[in-house]
Amino acid sequence: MPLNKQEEDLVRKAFSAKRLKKRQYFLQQGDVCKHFCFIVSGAMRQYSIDEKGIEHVVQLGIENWWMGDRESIVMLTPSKYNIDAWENCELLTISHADTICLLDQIPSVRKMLQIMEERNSIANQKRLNSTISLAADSRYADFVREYPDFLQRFPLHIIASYLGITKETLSRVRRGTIL
Amino acid sequence: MPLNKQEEDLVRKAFSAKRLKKRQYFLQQGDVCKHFCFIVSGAMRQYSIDEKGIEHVVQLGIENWWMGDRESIVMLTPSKYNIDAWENCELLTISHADTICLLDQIPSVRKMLQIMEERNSIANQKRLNSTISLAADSRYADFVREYPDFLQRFPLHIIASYLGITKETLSRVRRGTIL
DNA sequence: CGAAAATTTGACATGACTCAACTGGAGTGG
DNA sequence: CCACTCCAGTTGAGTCATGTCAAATTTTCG
Repeated sequence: MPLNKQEEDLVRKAFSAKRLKKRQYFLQQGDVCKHFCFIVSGAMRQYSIDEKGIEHVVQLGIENWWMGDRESIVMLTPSKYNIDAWENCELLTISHADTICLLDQIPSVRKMLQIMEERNSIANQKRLNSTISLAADSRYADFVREYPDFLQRFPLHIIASYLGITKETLSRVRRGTIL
Repeated sequence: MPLNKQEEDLVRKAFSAKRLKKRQYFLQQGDVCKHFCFIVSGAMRQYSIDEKGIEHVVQLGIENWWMGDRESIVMLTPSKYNIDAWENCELLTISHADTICLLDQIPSVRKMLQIMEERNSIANQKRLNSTISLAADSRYADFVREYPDFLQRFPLHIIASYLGITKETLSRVRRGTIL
């Protein structure tokens, strides 16, 4: 990422460092999301809570991932999601306005964000396809192949929720074919 | 979209017009996707086919939507999907290279694509959340609210597939609460 | 050690799928 | 205009995958 002095300066000014302790919120349901964050270290989750109080994990992230609620930040609407730290986290946060600023002014940032977008969009498509096409066991197999790291960092009930199944079903799937 | 003469020229050169008759492929599973397309008129679907020969619709599009396999076009890998015309279509196609060219050279194109990206990413997130959190009936309700147009353009068995349920289940859901 | 969190297990309920049959258009061709 | 076929949609009966609930177990960590 070749940045000259002046560009580097702009980038530094746009980001703020932030720390979260385990279980602390980055975003709470009902609030408008003001910042995106880049995870320097730690692990986070984004989830909705339904009428029955059940959490549904829409996104997991660890080092080098970005987190934030696109819909809320762009539309300026209250978020339907919570984002919190699953491990203690070091974050770099940036507002939407500053993001646009950087995008407009620094070509290499633009390239980078574009690539991120692409990856994100590809990953979403895969997950969607897997969710509508496959049974629980194959979805878990896919997950293990795509994100082996996550297995080490998140407990199984969170992974189950990410896969759209219950922790009991995941437990049975892991044991071997359901009996 | 304010474009000067020269920019307009670049844009025109980048796109090619293309017509597809109903059922004709825009992309076939196994081929590398070379172009994205903008739907001027008509309706298209993108779907995978599993081992049992069942089609799983990952994307539907009508006028003013874009279609293409991001993963294949960016990674240059054979696509896992088919994209075909559900109605006769008029398309504008553009290669990845030309897209990047336009992005780099014309700020207003960049803005536009960026907004498209945002919308797409938001829509994906919603669909994903709906798919992992909700039962068939609520998912259908969501769909009707978000995409009433699609109901007019695609038969129910395609919508069922998009929702990740069978046509029989959709039929029962539409009838009223499952009996 | 003791409490809280994570995981597993079993019995049972149920939503969704499968399969096969049937209905009702919308063409198409004789 | 009718017979014929193709496609979309509906229905019913039986089955299966996954969810629910409650309890037992294991692990983690202060």
